[in-house]
Parts: sequence; C-alpha cells; structure tokens
Amino acid sequence: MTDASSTVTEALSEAGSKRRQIRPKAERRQQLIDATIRCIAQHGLSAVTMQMVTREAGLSVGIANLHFESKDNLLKETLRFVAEEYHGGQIEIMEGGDIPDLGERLDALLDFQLGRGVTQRQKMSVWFAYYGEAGARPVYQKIVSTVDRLAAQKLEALFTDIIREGGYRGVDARELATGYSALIDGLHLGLLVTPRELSKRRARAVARDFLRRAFPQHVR
Amino acid sequence: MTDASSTVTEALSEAGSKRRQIRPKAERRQQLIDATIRCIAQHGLSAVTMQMVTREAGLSVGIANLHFESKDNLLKETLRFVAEEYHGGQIEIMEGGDIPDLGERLDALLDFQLGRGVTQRQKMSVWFAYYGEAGARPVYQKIVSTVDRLAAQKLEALFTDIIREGGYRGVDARELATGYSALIDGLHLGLLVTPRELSKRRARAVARDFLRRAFPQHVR
DNA sequence: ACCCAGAATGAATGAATGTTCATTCTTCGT
DNA sequence: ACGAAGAATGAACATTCATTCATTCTGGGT
Repeated sequence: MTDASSTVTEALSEAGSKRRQIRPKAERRQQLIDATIRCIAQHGLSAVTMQMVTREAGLSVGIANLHFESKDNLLKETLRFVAEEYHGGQIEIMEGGDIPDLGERLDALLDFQLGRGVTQRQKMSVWFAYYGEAGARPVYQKIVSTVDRLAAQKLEALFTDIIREGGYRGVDARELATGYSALIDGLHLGLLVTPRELSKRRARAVARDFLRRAFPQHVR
Repeated sequence: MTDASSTVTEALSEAGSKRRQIRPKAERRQQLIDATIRCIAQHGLSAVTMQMVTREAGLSVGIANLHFESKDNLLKETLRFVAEEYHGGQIEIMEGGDIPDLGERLDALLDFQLGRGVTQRQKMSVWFAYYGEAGARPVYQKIVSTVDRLAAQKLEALFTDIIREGGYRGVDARELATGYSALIDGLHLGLLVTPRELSKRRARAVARDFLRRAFPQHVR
C-alpha cells in the first residue's frame, strides 16, 4: 500500500487545502484504487459511483477517466489489485524460503488468511462483491481464475511435501488443497455476513482443526 | 416453485398474446421473484433494472411497484425467498423423519447441497450476489442470519447424534458444523467462479472426504 | 524568469433508471 | 347483463450517474 504518499495527499485535501497537486500517473492510479476499495467496502459494489470514489480520493471527477478509461476499467483494475495482493501474499508464504519448518509454514499461512485487523474486512467485502458479479461477468472470472490457479498449485505442492514428510496414507494432496481453499473462502464469507455467529477466533480454530485432522503430526 | 402456473403465463406472453390477465397477488409476486432470480443470474445484481425484470416476467413496469413497493423491496423479498428455499430444504432433510439412518441422511444432505442441475447455478448466483452486498447492507445480513442460524442448529444437532451413535472421541459437533457449512459455501463459490477448475463431481468428493474423515463409520 | 507539456478540474451533457398515476381492462357477484 | 372493485398498463417525470472537454493550473527544463 502507498500509505506514506496517500496520507500526505489526504492530509492536504482533508485540511481543506485547495492547492492543486500534480503527481505521477502510477501514484494517482493507486490512490483511486484504494479509494474504490474503501467505497465498495462501505457502500457495496452496486452503489459505488465515480463521484463517490473521486471524492473519497480527494480528487475531481474528471481524473478517473483520465487515468482509467472508464468506470468499468477502474473496477476491473481494482479487482486485479485485490486479487494479486491476496494471492501474492499467500504464494509468498507457501513458497516460504523464510520458514523451513512445514508445520510453521502452515501456521503462517493460516495467520495470513484469517489474521489481520480491520483492513482485512475491507478486502473481504471487495472480494465477495466481485464474486457476486462473477457469475454474470466473464472478465472477473478470468482475473480471479488466473491468480487462483497459481495459488492452488502452490498449496497442492506444499501439501504434497507435508504428506511425504509425515508419511500420511490415503490422503490426496489435490483434493485436500481444494477442500482447504474452499473452507477458507467459506470462513471468510461467514466472517463477512454473520460476524455475530462466527468470530475470527473460532474461524481460526475451525481451519486449524481441518489441518490437524489431515496432518496430525504437523499441526498441534 | 410455481412451475405450472408460471409456465402457462409465460407461454401466453411468449406467444405474443397481448391479452391482459388478472391473477391473484401471491402468484404475481412469485412470478416477479422468479424473474428477478433469472435476471440476477444472467446479468448480475448491479445490472438488474425494473424494466428488465418485468419484461422477463412478461409484465408491465408498473406492476412491480404495485405488488412490491419499490425495487429495494423486490430485491429484499427475492433474497428472502432464495434463503428460505435453500435453508428450508436443508432443514427438512436434517430433521429427516423420512431417513432413519444417520449416514444416509448425511448423503441426502450432500445431494441437496451439491446436486441438482442448471437451476442450482442460478440460485448460487443470486446467493453470492447478495453476499457481496451484505457487508454494506445490514438488511441482507439479517435475512441471511435468521435462516442461517436455524440451519446451523439443526446441523449441529445431527452431528451430535452421529457423534453419539459412532462414539467418536475428541470431536466437537459445533466446530465441525461450522467447518462443514463453510466448506459447502466455499465449494459453491468455486463452482460459480471457477467452474473450469472445480467440477460438481470433485466438489462432492471433497465434501464427502471431509465427512468421512470426521465420521469414518458413517460415510463410505 | 519564463514557458509549455500535460496533469487536474468541474460544469455541462445525454443516457438510463426508479417511480408515479391517469387510464384501460378483467373478473366476479348480483 | 351490468357495474364496481381493483388488477394491469406504460407514457411521462424527476433524478442520478458516467463521461466529456474547454479551461486552469503546476512544475520542471531552459
């Protein structure tokens, strides 16, 4: 996240400074994407307007069509950003040169997927907002599938290593990876839609339970 | 579903018959809800318009505001219908006076949750379209939570019975029920967003695997 | 000190959409 | 056969929103 720079800009705009600032294209793009994420999380994808996004970003309406060609494109790029951030983070952990121990690597993955603070909730909202439209919009499907497939492969590889190391019998890495991914998605949904029923703590316990049942020697 | 009656009406309208028909309120409501479901599945929630829905239903635009007060209300009632249909079906199976054998009851539940034909895909689309907006719309959250809670209780009760019957040790019915529900939700997501990667057959295998690992004596 | 490429602005535009309601039509009870 | 209750229609209206573009402004290069 471009926290440093965006904070500066927002501080200026929130302070009521009418001073017009010229910034590089890449920075403005990120600023608009960040604003879009906040808007989707707060108002829902179907309620997001260009005026809303640009105001949230502290910029004028025209600028959105300057850096992205259209609203459609802005939404598409926002999805791409969220998808790559989430899956990229997972993949980094799973490849995990930093963490040699496989059990610990599983822990780190779980932490990444179900940890974090308020920020994560925003991302979740965005995530599922697009999922909701994906059935009708092949573009979204393609963006998600692309990163998804890579993450699935890495997870399967990690599970394969763990199965070999633990000498687990009668366990199929691919099937287990599909199940674990689905479980995490489902838990995210629960956290988003019924936060009263499902706490983050319980979600973690459930996911850990799944892993423990599959890899008893690796997960305690 | 009101298949019989709606087929009649659609046949008339599709045949180009301009003949105006007067039908009871309940029937028109259902007709509009069904049309809304098809529209959401095909175009996505954010693209649905009143004109689209009423045309799909073979009716005029004014009628939607006659039977539902507003678009918002129509969408709300559509969600309620889908939620109650889905969860109602599950609950009926889980209470299951028809099926005394607990293992078979699990099978029937799985069949219901991951079976069916094209129709199911439409319902899934609707389901997740609303999930996507739920983060920003408490009304949707409440509708879903209400039915969800009941289904969760029934599932927990079923699992408790199975655990008792099988004498399974170290298994918490509540946690397992949460996990299973999340797994099913996640698999639905996968079927919707990445149908190429996840076939219905594989989804069933994954879910069955989860149950087998928890209740080895009951699931083969 | 000056200039200009191009970044930024926001009022204006036109298209799309939810909602209304005067009017038409159907049905059913009498 | 007739009339009234109310179901159904769809043109019209008001609003909202994405997009455009003439204009203003900024900052780096000379």
